[in-house]
Amino acid sequence: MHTAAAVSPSSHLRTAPLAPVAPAGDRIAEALRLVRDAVPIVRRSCQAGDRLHAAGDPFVHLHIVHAGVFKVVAGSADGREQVTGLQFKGDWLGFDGIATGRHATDTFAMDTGEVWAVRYDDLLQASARAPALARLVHAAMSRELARDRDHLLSVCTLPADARVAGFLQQWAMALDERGLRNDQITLRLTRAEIGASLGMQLETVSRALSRLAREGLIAFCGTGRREIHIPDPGALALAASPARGTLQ
Amino acid sequence: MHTAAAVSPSSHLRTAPLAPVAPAGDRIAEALRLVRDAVPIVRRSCQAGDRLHAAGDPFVHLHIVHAGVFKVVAGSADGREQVTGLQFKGDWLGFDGIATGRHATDTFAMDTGEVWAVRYDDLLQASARAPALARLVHAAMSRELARDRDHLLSVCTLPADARVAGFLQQWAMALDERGLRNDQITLRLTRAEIGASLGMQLETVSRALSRLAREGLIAFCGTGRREIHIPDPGALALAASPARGTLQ
DNA sequence: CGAGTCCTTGACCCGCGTCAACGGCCGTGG
DNA sequence: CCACGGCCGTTGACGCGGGTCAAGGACTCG
Repeated sequence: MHTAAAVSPSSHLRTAPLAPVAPAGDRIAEALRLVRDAVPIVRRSCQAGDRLHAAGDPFVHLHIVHAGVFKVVAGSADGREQVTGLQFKGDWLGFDGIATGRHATDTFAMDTGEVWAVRYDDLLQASARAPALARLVHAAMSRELARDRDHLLSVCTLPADARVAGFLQQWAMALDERGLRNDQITLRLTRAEIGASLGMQLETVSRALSRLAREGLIAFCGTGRREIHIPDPGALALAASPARGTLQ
Repeated sequence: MHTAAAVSPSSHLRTAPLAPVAPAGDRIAEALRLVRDAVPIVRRSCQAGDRLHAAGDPFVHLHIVHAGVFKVVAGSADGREQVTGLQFKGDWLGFDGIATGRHATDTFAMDTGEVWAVRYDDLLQASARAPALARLVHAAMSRELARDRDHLLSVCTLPADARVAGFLQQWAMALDERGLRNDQITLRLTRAEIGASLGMQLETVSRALSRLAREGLIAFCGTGRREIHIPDPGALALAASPARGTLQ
């Protein structure tokens, strides 16, 4: 039996090594290079708070994050809002516009960063010539689909503390994949934004962070409460499961 | 008249008609035709309960639903499960496997139905030759992404009753798009499955349905409590917003 | 130094999860 | 034919997690 399927908090871990997939960092660099070589891109740099596009805008470009962090916000007619994802270097922005020809989300830069704009039509033509590029775009969309699913799973099945723990862990993992230090993260979001992303209120986020700190799973460092140190990633990952503490 | 489109809970609403998109029914028929003409497909028929693929299976084929309803289940190592979507005729299954080469979800037939299996490699090759096909696949993934986002938004921001109302409304809309009667739906899911899809417990689903029936927004017909009549789709759509009753 | 923004913590309460009892429908076997 | 058990749905009682409201502290920027 292949028990591999039995361990992970989510789909990433369940994909036991079949073909030895390239390390994520390499994957990202390679993807950026491939795109840059195959299609015309326009670099666009952003400041914290800049809106890359708004819901309802006509869809023309896709964007690839080259630096910085971007948040994707889904809104509804009656004013409800939900941060559906945070995108890091190598992630794409704007896929949601392909189907309807209009963007379905707002996306904002969380700090200074840079995106590469790609005309979708250009991308389509280039994909026809370069199968690797077509595959790459599919894989990026597929990864986003899988991530959204994991996100939904956490939101629906985990208590607040575990969701926050998972959020921190995934942020650290995203840094790690990109070759940055993964034991220390600087949140670029307010508690309210974290809450919007995890489906809870800012007070709950604050309380959850306090509890995690009290248990030693994270530590605040520096001034402000936005620098977070993760002494033991494994322990934090464990906290991102339901009913922690009951085992052993 | 197709008032159906006028009430959609979310992003659809905001995408005002730019180019007059083809009616969904036509879109689906056309998509099926295009795929069938461009790539080799294998028809596969399914019985209720059949598992099309399991999480961890190597990814080789995509499937297009040609008849029936299929549910997509995301699971995690610790046993949590979440129905992340229900797929109808014209919807695709298996996109989540592209990125990793393994499926990330289980998918099951809810009743007798038929899918068309397409080898992903074949699809890639065909897409390179036929831009329309490439566009179609992108659009299908994009639509799924948008749907997942809407789903997340409801789960995170709506109370139980509104979520159930939205669920019924979307089911009716899915039938409508496919040319079936949209005022009467036969649930092919148990209360527990509906709950798994909406992030709530079966008792809560049952209570929500009872409340909706008490308010006249739906009516049970026939024996069993699985046949549901929707006297006024507009009213039901209204119930799928937060704080209904407060307005007017 | 004051205003604004963000974070934290406490108190309260409600929606929904949980547990439990019960009724209807169905297939199986006496 | 009815008796029985299994599954599904409904409804009630109760408790808890987290939403809500409110007060106050910390940091930043003028």
